Amino acid sequence: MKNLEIAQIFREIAQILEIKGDNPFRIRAYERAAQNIEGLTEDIEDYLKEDRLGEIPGIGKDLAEKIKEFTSSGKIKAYLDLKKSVPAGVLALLNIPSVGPKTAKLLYEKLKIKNAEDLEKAIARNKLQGIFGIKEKTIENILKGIAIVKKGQERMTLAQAGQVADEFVSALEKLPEVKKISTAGSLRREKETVRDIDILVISDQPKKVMHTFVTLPEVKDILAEGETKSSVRTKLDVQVDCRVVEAKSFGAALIYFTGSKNFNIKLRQIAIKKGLKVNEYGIFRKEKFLAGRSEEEVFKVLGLPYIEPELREDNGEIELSLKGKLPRLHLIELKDIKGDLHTHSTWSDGGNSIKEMAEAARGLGYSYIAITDHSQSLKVAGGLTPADLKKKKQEIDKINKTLKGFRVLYGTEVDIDSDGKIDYPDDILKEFEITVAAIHSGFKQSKAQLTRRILRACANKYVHIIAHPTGRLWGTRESYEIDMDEVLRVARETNTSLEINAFPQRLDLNDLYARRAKEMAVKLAIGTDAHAIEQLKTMKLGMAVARRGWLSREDVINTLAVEELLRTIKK
DNA sequence: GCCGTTTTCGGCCCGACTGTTTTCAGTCG
Repeated sequence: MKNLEIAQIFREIAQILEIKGDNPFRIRAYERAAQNIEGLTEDIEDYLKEDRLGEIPGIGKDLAEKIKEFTSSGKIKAYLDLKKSVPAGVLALLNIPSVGPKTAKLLYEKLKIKNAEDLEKAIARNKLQGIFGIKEKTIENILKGIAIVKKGQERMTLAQAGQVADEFVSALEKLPEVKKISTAGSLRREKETVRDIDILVISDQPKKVMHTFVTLPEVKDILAEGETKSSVRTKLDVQVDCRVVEAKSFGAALIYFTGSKNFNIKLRQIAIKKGLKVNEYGIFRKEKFLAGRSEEEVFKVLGLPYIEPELREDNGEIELSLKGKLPRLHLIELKDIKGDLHTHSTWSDGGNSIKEMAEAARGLGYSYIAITDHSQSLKVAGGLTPADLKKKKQEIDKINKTLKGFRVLYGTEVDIDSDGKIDYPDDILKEFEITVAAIHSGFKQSKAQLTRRILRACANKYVHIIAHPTGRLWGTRESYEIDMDEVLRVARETNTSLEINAFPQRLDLNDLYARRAKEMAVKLAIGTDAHAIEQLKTMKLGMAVARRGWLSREDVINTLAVEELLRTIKK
């Protein structure tokens, strides 16, 4: 799959062109192409083979040629030539906050600064003084920016971002001046990682809100403080932006502030075609305010149905909704979930007993929970021997007699060994009501080997769900590579579900694969992999992935009532 | 560089904040 590689090259071309001061629309064309390629659920080489590159928005004749060139020769000549004109380090300067293409170009041309180290040295030697347009304050900002880059400022997980946002929201909503408040940005779109936190406030007294915002105890640095918009950096080095508007603009501002950027651009283009203008204050005909109080209102004037934040990526959703095809897509919601299909108890490496897990699950409104403790080969995680299993089964039977309207399912998370075999014999496997299978070792095998392992597991008639199918652990381990289309094809044939693992560092499958699975008519299971009752709540993160993957209730097996679930999963 | 029920050429989203300017370019989202 070369999608990400090609997207990266196009993005880099855009950056080089930016520094060279090329036509801004040409630059944007490359950026847009890069983004659209990243958002593809299919392998770009399949588009090429079937002569469908033109179907990808933003890919015209020229870029299609470049994609062909890369696919056949592994390089793009125009890109290599372009790269010679600007040293790689100069591109890296763009990562420094407050340094954009113009500044980078200036520094390179005037002072021969080729990377961040050069820049620091030049500042230390007072070389920047006297360059046109650069004075004390700019230098100070650049130094701050360098410090941030050095810290390795990365994107947060969705869960971390949620916590930071909660602190700010709960502090601000206490103010009597704050009439309404909402998070926005990629946090509201529930992206799996988030760069900064965006908060939107309705108030008649923006100055007061701004002042409170920038003086909250969490704040370390004020990056900008204006009448209606401010940015701060927290003590944990997270950037938080806050914007204040009037009530009549709340919907328009929420759309604008939620993004994505490309989604906003597309909306504004649609507005222009209708002789309208959209900005964060509302939707206008000439100077006349038409709407803005709610998002629904603004969409309506544009002739669009409401589009859920998770879909707003300009990834086909606008075109579909213009055709009226999106309304039929009812995104799955947390309340649709009837049970958790991947959990652990003290029988293996979990922190709570089966009874405690069951009661907590019932407290969340579920009607069942599968206790899927590890299998015998995973000794480090307290995998269960056949003798243990008997006792565990007895315990579950006993608990089920005491719980009304709730059921504990006898489950297991089995290991897929390096050949794709499962580590319990069939006569044991057939007893389980829910069998989740996963790869826990041998991640370094080839793509073909790893794919074959998963295919074999799917073919096992006792395996219901493949857990965390790509094995990634955010910040620790990259996904291993598998032939996903092949896995999806076999999963469908064998009636095997793929899991969206909701564990905060996993979120595996990711949103794009989830969407691809839906396209291929493969069923999904959202499981938390909870090792303690608290972790059952991470279902909402799995839900974020599912919604970004365009899933409806029908696509997810644990929206079914227990009898129907057990009927559906049998092979 | 892309794209077209207003166009195959001439458009391409829109505004806040900062710093260094004295009317605005650069950066950001």
